[in-house]
Amino acid sequence: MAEGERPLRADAERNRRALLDAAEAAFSERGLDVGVAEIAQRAGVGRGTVFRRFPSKEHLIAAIVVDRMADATARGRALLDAPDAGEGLFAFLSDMVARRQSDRALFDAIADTFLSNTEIRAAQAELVEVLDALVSRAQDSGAVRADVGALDVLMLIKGLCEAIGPFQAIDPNIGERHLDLMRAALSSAAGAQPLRGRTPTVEDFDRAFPARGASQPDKAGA
Amino acid sequence: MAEGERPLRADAERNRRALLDAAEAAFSERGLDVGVAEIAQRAGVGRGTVFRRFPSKEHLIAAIVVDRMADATARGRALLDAPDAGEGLFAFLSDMVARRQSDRALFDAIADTFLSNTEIRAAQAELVEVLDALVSRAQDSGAVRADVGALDVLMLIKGLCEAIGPFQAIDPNIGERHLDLMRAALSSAAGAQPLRGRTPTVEDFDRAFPARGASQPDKAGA
DNA sequence: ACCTGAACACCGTTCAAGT
DNA sequence: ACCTGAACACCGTTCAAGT
Repeated sequence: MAEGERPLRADAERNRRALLDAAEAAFSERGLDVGVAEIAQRAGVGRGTVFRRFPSKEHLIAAIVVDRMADATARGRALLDAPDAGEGLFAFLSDMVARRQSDRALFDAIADTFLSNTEIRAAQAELVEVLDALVSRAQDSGAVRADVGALDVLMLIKGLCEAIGPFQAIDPNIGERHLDLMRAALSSAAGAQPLRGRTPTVEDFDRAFPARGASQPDKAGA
Repeated sequence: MAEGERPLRADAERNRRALLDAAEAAFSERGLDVGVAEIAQRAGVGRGTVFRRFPSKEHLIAAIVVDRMADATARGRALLDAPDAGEGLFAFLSDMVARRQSDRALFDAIADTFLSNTEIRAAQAELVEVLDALVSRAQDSGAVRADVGALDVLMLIKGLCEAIGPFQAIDPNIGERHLDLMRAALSSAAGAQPLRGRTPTVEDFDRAFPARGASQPDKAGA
């Protein structure tokens, strides 16, 4: 939506990149509660510049998270061509868990409150679209039970990532172990006894995480 | 371990209770980031009194969480007598998810960092003990696959609780829906294809969440 | 012993002054 | 346009003075 934006001045663009890089490095090393002062210093800019380039610390985090989600979405899209539809879906899930290991802090950001961020929501919508295609394809091939939806699966991934938590650092195999459990839950064999309730919709999601506004460029298009 | 402590003076004990009650109410209503100033006010004490009764805000939260976990543990212990071992285990899991709905804030506290709290860890150890008995019993009866451990199941519960998140307020059935998925993952039928890796141990857990010390009464016993 | 509120430290955010 | 650091607001925590 925010496509028509005049490019930043050269130094501003350079600062933006430096801040993103510094923030990403700092967050990966020490978690999301590193101060903006340190990030600014690592980026070689003044403290005020952080808030000139990003409306808030949360938006700075969101910008990085959005990048990460776009990566995952691209990976999922590529897997739509996998010869075995079921394996395509599970390769995607496995990939998500692996990504989490490399930067836990960023994944933590997706939990709860950050989902209300407009930009993150847009990125997530694309990811859900691809996930939906992967799931449908796996269901058509008979590998996955018919009564789950893409948002069920997304919730399972989120749960898995949260569940293994710091454990992943102790036992690198814990991820694949719980992926096996997830596989069992999703298998068409397990579909013999159907799930209660109904699969969540994106509308449900919108109600659960009411948007909180982001960097809307003022009012109307310039 | 901290059994031999002389009782507090009457007013101190009264303040302690008032603070716990006020904190519990405030946390339930508005989440864990209500200020200690407000909690003190609701309890009718000065701001400094909070830190006289509890070493930090985190300890105040921990005291409430420990109570909650003890409740859950008691419930689990009662279910060890359930006629059907499998249903006993699943009733316990269902109960945990229901508890979460009533006070989400407290459950969020169990995630990540708070697990390093010594008192919470002790309470959790008891819960794991009971959960282990429930799981073993369900395995002996043939209802649950043999290759999962109590800590696998604990991680699944945690993941489920985190995954459904605020969704639970939108769709009250989402909990049982995902409990059904969990049931499928744990069923002995799913055990046909065994899990990779090994079940986590409490020692693994200790390494993943190094204890960070709590209200140890100074150095030695008085 | 315990209570209290003023004072401190810390961190996200704003803004007037500078280029 | 953009950059900067001093100043502000907020919140957890400490502590000297009071009972």
